[in-house]
Amino acid sequence: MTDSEENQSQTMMAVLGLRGLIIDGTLAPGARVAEPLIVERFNVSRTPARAALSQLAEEGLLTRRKTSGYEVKAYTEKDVYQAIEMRGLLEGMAARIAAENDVSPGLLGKMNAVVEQLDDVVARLSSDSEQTEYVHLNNQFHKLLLEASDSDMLTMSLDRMRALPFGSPNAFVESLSLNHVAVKRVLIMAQEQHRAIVESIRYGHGARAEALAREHSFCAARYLNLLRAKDEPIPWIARPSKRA
Amino acid sequence: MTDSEENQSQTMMAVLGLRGLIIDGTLAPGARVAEPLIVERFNVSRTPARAALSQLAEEGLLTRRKTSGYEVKAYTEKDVYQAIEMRGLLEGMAARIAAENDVSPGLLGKMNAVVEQLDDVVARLSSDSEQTEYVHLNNQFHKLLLEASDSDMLTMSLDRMRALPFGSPNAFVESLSLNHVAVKRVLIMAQEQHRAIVESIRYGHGARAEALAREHSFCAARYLNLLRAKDEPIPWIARPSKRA
DNA sequence: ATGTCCAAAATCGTATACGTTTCGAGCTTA
DNA sequence: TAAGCTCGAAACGTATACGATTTTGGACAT
Repeated sequence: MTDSEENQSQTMMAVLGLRGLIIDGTLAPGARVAEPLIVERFNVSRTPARAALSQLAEEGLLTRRKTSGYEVKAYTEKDVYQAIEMRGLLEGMAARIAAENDVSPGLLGKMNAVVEQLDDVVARLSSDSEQTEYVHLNNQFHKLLLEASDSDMLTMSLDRMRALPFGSPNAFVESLSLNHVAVKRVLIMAQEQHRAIVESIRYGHGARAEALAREHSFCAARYLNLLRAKDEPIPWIARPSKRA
Repeated sequence: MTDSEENQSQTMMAVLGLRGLIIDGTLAPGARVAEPLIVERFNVSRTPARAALSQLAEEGLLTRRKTSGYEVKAYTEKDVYQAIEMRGLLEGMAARIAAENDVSPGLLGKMNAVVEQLDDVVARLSSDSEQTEYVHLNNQFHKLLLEASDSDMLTMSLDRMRALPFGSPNAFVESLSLNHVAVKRVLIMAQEQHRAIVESIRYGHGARAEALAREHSFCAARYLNLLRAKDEPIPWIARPSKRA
């Protein structure tokens, strides 16, 4: 949605390629990732390889090892749920600020338009193309919500959340069949929340907008639960969350 | 508090040096920062200079320019207030999680110890050394709160906030004379909140802990207001926040 | 079998060279 | 005067070399 086709620089190729390897599970959580690996896998020199490693470390896909080098970061389900909750906190704040500010009629109109288009898609829900359209519109909604808050700080933070493989509002819907009954229920609820959020913002009901947006984030958790029920392992989630 | 003396690598020297130049205002918001500047200022080669620029961009002190290069990021007061609010959201979540979990008696003991030491410092409050001790203990408190939440995701997010010059719990106290009456009032309130937060966590009162920690973050905003009243300009805050 | 130690191999931090892109001062032109 | 144009200088992306550090695998002792 945001990024069309990225720069064709060596660094970008390395970043995109490496990110792919991590997300599709070729590189398992905990696996060490060294510069030479990038160099030979993507035929780039060490300088862009190093840049790519550094960037993916910021994004949270890698962690710097104590002594030197990087490894694929292991996220637990607990991390995923907490990330979803954190996104809810931030989007809730965005919704409240939007409600408290005067959102331009133009922007409100755009939000309404997206909500109406989503109504359509959710009402149909069958083909695969519908799936990608849902994802796109949903992204659009969250982007507009952020825009309505007119907050650079929230934009920064939410952009960082979205960089994580489970940080996007669409994180787990993409892997589900939207025809399944249980999925449909969540989709319909999510859509009602979308509508209510816009309404709250329009009428300046900050507290309600905040509560709605905060709760809305847990849709992602529900999708994840449905995915878990299907026993489809997600490559970048490490099972056992030991500790305390 | 966390980092003793950083690695003596060229990259670190460049990062530390450049960060200093930005925070003390030598490089004003909006100023362009190019690699050669780092190279000559700190006598490092282009590779660490580039790494330093990249790192400070993640931290939020620089932004990448559209075409190429970096510039010092301009933050407005609005950004600062919203960052404080966001920190409150996250620390509130940390406090609630801590209250809901069973925090080990050892950790609770440490928190109590810090609170008692803070009692002492706040009761005295005169010399300069007291000032640095307050800052240190306050940091300690927030570090322990995060530890009590046992949340990697919150740790990640709050670490990023703290990297901003206004993201630390101590952000503006450091520049105020702790003897001023108005400052003292806030200090005393902050300290009562510290105590109440620990108490709420101990008794498992999640909602109260969350509300307290969230409100507690606004102490930073009060310090900032007091600083503004003194008309002491803060180098890295850009005055006019235009828009909408 | 298990743990320790060491040297070879791998990897990393840094400097630097080369070709390409971006920037900006001065010039032209309307 | 203001807008556009040109071209040299500055900055950038990338490749690569060199010494320093870290990792690894196996010899040796326990």
